[in-house]
This record gives sequence, C-alpha cells and structure tokens, in this order.
Amino acid sequence: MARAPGNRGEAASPWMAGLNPEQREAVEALDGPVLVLSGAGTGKTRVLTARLAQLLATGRAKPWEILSVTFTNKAAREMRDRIQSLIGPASEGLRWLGTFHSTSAMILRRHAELVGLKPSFTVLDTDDQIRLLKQVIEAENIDQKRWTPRFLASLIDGWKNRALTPEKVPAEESFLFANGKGAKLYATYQARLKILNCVDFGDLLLETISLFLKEPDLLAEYHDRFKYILVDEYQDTNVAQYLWLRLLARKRRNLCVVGDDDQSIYGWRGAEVDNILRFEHDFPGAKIVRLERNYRSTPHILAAASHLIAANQNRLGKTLWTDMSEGDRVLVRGVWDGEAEARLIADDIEQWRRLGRRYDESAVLVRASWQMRAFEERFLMLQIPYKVIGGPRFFERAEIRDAHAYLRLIRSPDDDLAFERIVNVPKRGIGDTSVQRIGAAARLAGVSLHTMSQQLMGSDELKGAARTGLARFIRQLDHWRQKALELPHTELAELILEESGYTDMLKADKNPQAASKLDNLKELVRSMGQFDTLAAYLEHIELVMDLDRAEEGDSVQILTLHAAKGLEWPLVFLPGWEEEVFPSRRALDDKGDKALEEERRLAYVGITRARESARISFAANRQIYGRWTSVLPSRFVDELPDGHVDAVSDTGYFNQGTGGAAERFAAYGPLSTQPGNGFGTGYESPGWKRAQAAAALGKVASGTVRGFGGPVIDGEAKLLARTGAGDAKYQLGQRIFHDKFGYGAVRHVEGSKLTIAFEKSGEKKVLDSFVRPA
DNA sequence: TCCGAGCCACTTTTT
DNA sequence: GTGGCTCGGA
Repeated sequence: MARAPGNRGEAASPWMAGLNPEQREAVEALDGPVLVLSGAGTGKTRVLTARLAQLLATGRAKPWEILSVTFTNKAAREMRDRIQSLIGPASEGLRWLGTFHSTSAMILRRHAELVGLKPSFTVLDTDDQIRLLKQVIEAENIDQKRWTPRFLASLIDGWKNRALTPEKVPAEESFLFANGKGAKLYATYQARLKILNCVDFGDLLLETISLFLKEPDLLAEYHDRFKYILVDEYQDTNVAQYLWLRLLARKRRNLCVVGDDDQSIYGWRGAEVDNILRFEHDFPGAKIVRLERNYRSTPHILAAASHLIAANQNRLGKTLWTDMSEGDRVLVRGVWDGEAEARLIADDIEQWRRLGRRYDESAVLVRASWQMRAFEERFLMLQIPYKVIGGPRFFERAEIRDAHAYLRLIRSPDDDLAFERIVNVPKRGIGDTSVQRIGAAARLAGVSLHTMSQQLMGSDELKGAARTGLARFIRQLDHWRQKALELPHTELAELILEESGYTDMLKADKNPQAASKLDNLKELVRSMGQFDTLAAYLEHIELVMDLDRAEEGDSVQILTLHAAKGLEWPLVFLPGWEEEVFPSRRALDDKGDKALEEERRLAYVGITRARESARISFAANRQIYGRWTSVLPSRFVDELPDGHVDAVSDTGYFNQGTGGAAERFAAYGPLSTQPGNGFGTGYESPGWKRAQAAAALGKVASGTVRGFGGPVIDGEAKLLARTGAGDAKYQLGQRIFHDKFGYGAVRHVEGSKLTIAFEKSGEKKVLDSFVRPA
C-alpha cells in the first residue's frame, strides 16, 4: 500500500481523486500546525481520512505513530470505517484512533501505578458517580434535599472539564455547594475513588495530564511515539482536552485540528469555542484552510442556515456556497399541538414513500428526548418503521447495570459500588439497615464490603433473614467465581442470571416492561459473545457505552439535534421550534447570550443536516409536565430569511380556539377570517408577516398542505381505510397486551379499531394488529 | 424488611 | 406524566 516517498503520482491515489483545491490543500499540508475550518457539509471527514492516507503513503508515519482523536465513539468508528475502505488492511495498525477518553484510558492502564491506581481500575459512569457522591454528602451530614448529589456531580464535572483539581477550585466556586464545602467534598470524592480503584470520565483526562506533568520522561516517550496528531471536532474540546493536546503536540507541533465554530454545541459540557478561535495564537505559524464549498444541501437550505447563524456575534465567519440547483425552500409550518405535529410529519413521510423514496432517507431531529415520544406513538400507530438513535441507552438500563454489577463483582470482589447495587437485587432480605451496618464495619476495618460480609458470617452482628440471605449470597459469589475459571463468559453470565434468581424475579414481575427487560438481558449475553473474555467486554462497555447495533433495515430515524451532528438525510424534520422548547428554557435562564448563541448553532446544525428538504414546525399548544401550555413560535423562526422559506399555518384552529393559546396568538392581531387558507391579516410578528406574504404570492399551494392539522378523526378515518374492517378478533372485556402500552382490557370494538383501557396508560384507541391476547 | 400511597422535582444535550 | 423518594403500616 505505502507509496514510496517522493512519488508524486497523487492523481493515482484514490483518496486524492475529486478533492477540490482547498480540500487538497488541507490534505497536503502535512507538517506543522494546521487548522481546517470546515463548514457543514464541506467534506470534513473526507479530508481527515485522505490526510491519514497521505501521511501513510508518503511514509511520514507508520499507522501506530498517528494519534487521531475524535469526540464521540460514533465519529471514531466512522473514521475507522472510512479509512479502511480507502486504504484497506493497512488501516488496522491505527491503534491510536479513538476518543479523548478511550485514548486516555489506554495510556492510563499502562501506567496506572504512577498515579496511584491499579491497571484494572474501573471507569465509573454517571450513575455510579452520583451514588458515590451521595455517600460522600451523607457522611458530611449535609441535607441532600437542599444539596443534591446531582448538583455536586455537575460542579465536579465542570471543574474537571476546566482541569481544576480540588485544591485549585476557586473559593467562591466552592461556595456554590453547601456553604463552601464544595472543594472539600470534591477532595473526599477523589480520595474515595482512589480507594475503590475507580476513575470517572473527567479523571481519564485529568489523570493523564497529571501523569505527563509528573513524568517528563514518559511524556517524551509519547512525543516520540506520536509523530502526527489529528483532531476532529476541535470546536468541542474543553480546557482539559486542550491541555492534553498541547502537552502531546508540544515537541513536534504536527497537529492538525478540524472543526467548525458554528457547530460548537457542547458548551454545557465545558467545550470552549475559544479553543478554535485562538488556535492561531496558540500555535504561531499555523496554516489555516477554509472549506466553504458545500456538497450537501440545496441553495435555499444553505441560505436559510447561513442567515440564521449570522445572528451570532462570536464566530470566525465563513461563507458557504454550493453550485447545486435551486430545490425546495425551507418549509415552516405552525400546528395546533404536538399531536398534530406528529400527524403532519407522519403524513409527510407516507407521502415521501408514495413518491418512491425510502424511510431511512428521512429523520426527525428534536431538541430534547422527551419530544420523541409523540412521534414514536404516531409512527407505531401508522406502522411506519422508525429507529430511535441515542435515547435511553442500552447500558444505562437498570437491568443491564444490575447484570454488569454481578459481573464486575466476579472480576473484582472489592468493587463496593457493584456490591451495594445488587446485594439485595433480587430480594434476599438484606435491607438498608443491614447494608449500612456492613458498610460502617467495613469502613472501620478499612476493608471492602465483600470482605466484611465474609467476616460478619463468623459473628452474630446480623440476624435472621439478613444473615441467611447474606451467607447464601457470599457462597454464590464464590461459586460463580469458581465457575468463571471453567465456563466461557457468556455461559457464566447466563448461569449467574439464573442462579441469582434475577430472571425469575423478572418472570414473576407483572409490569409490562419486565418482558423487554428479559429480552435486553438476552441481548446483553449475545453481545458479550463479541468479546473474547469477560475483562475485555467490561473494558469495552465502560468506555464506549455503546455497541454496534444490528442494522434494522429501512426506517425513519428519530434523534436529538446533538446526536445528529455529522449526519445527513435528504428529508429532515425539525419539530418543536417554540420559545422555551427550542431555544430551551434552561439555556435561556442560564447564561443569557452565550447559551442562546449555542442554541442558535444547534438550529444551524439542524437545518444543515438536510440535503433536499428541511421542514421546521411549531405548535401553539404543548403538554409540558403533563400540563397543557400555550407556547409561542421560536425566535429562530423569525430569524429565517425571506425568500428562502415557505411559511404555512393552519389558522383555522385559532378561530375555534377558546383557550389560552388562541388568546396568545390573538395578541399578534385579529384572528384569521379565512379559515382554510391559513393566513390572517393582522399578524405583527415577522414570521407571520412572511407567512402572509408567501400566501399572497401563492408561493404555497394551499391545497398541498392544508388540512394537515385537521381534527383527529381524519387520521383515524384513514387508519380504518388502511387496515380494513375485518372480523372482530377481540371480545369486549378481553385482556390484551400492547408492546408500547402494556396490559389492558377491551372496552369497545369497531372493526379493527379497539378502545382499550390500559392498566398503566389509561384509555386509548389502537388497531387490533398491534395487540395480542394476554 | 417490604410495599404501597402520596409527595416532589423534573427534562436539555454526552464521554 | 413520570420516576424517585419518604413515610407509615403489615
């Protein structure tokens, strides 16, 4: 594969083919610091992979001498895939391609003793972190209601993002928690982590930095090792990551960072846009390449996004352009409520399908995950296949975490957090009091909970059910540890789940979710099979927190805007553009303009995901915390440019409305007198004026979009037609099961349409094809 | 020790 | 609407 150095036949290199002049420049500037400012859709990943290939082809570095860091596992995986298809097996040597966190973990495992850890340290996730903090707070006798572990966790995270160790926390920030105890609790927490041989996510970076600072010789070794460094999504790096990079790049300065300040959306995680804004200053003589030619979206989409983002003050500024032909304008639509919005989007998708397009060419991008549910319900009802990306993650589910706790306890008996988690799951008669008692004794003796439990068996400290239960549990642990030596780890996991009574517990559980929990556990065992050993499996999941999930064919994607970064679809839906939803209320409350600009960047990311059509929508009413609230269109709607947007609203609703929402809209002026065409005559907001203007010009064929917010019965009528009214398969009163809503009883039958009284979620209308007899 | 009723705060976004 | 937590009774 490797081309001899000096061979100039780049045209023959597959990775150089078709690059535009700027991209080529970014690929060929191999030495010294380089900043590639890469706008949305300008071929960033392409440049990065070509650059990697070029480094290898020119013989400047061997695969293992290149450090490539990305921000997310997904990005790392994609880069690996892309480079592999570009240069083939030579890519396998790219050992140092990963996220900041996984790379740090690799380095730390090699030198753990130097920072007071054992190489087998555990990486805690947020849940464990909070449980540990809870103990720390409890031990200080601080009121947990007033000062929540969650809040302390977020403070500590923030400090770690800024590379602040406990002693460096500014006094006034320490006062943000429990009257000045913040830094002290942070220090206690760090000490506990060391005792438990654990690190949290932030520590992975911080410990690596302190390792390098403490051991200059070691740092020098890594300087020799990493001849070239590539960083993706540089705009998302925080202070700790910046320091980490600066240490590693200090000697050779062969650092290439790629990013887009307009797509910096992780400020809440400590990302510093400043890192990218001052790259030139930090690395004098840096070469800067701007990629501005967009290959993804139509001019209207690009113009809408560019105009919106121009409202931000704090940016480097760039001008995206494309030579694509016109295409559709960005569509902005107002609807009555969240349900109507889901209906509208589902209808659009069905129409898209009728045009011969695929489901997976479309995506629904939401601000927050709670917004996903309306779409799931609608899609389920219409049998539109969909896939939620992100969402409640597999490894964060309680049953999976429980299973992992068992496995962790097999790996390291002294993992107290794991012990505590499952000592009474399933119930063994070991209640809080007993666990507290064991904990107190363990702390006094300076041993782990497991060790103390063994010792207590020889004493009369515990009585009755607690004693027998604990004795049995300890015996079982020993037994499983024995089995671990003989059985493959997947069989071990199955054995533990059986013998511990965990699966029996779920089988006996009447809750409708219990069945899916069992499925999840099966999935867990299956996925363990991808790894050779238990240790390898645990290592992987702690860091990656995700598995390659089986691709499930053609389906609509539902995901958050954050998760959408770096992806693209021909048809993109952007629902929920309402004040306090998007921009989110939190962002507005928190930090004023800075946060608002980040929300705007998020909107920019959203629009630029679309290749052919971007469809924004907002509702007049929304259920928030289970209460109906009337809401206003997002300010971002008003920031979209005339001429690139088609605005439509079904104002028929506002005529009939008698509730708060109608009044709120009425504040814009008199209500529409022309129900159906959708446009009133006296609205003041620019967005509405634009909508009006568009309608007047006949830009919007009202027939094509009218009625999308029609009364509920429309949707139902269609449903009936679609499934036909077959023989009634269900009897009144019959008990049934529904995948989403659980168990219920049939209340009413009308053809294939059933009214079911669900035990958990009340009365709903569903189609018989979605339920089965219970 | 366990379990249900009632109260509460809560929803960003991810390694 | 939800899920987590506390409290009181079995």
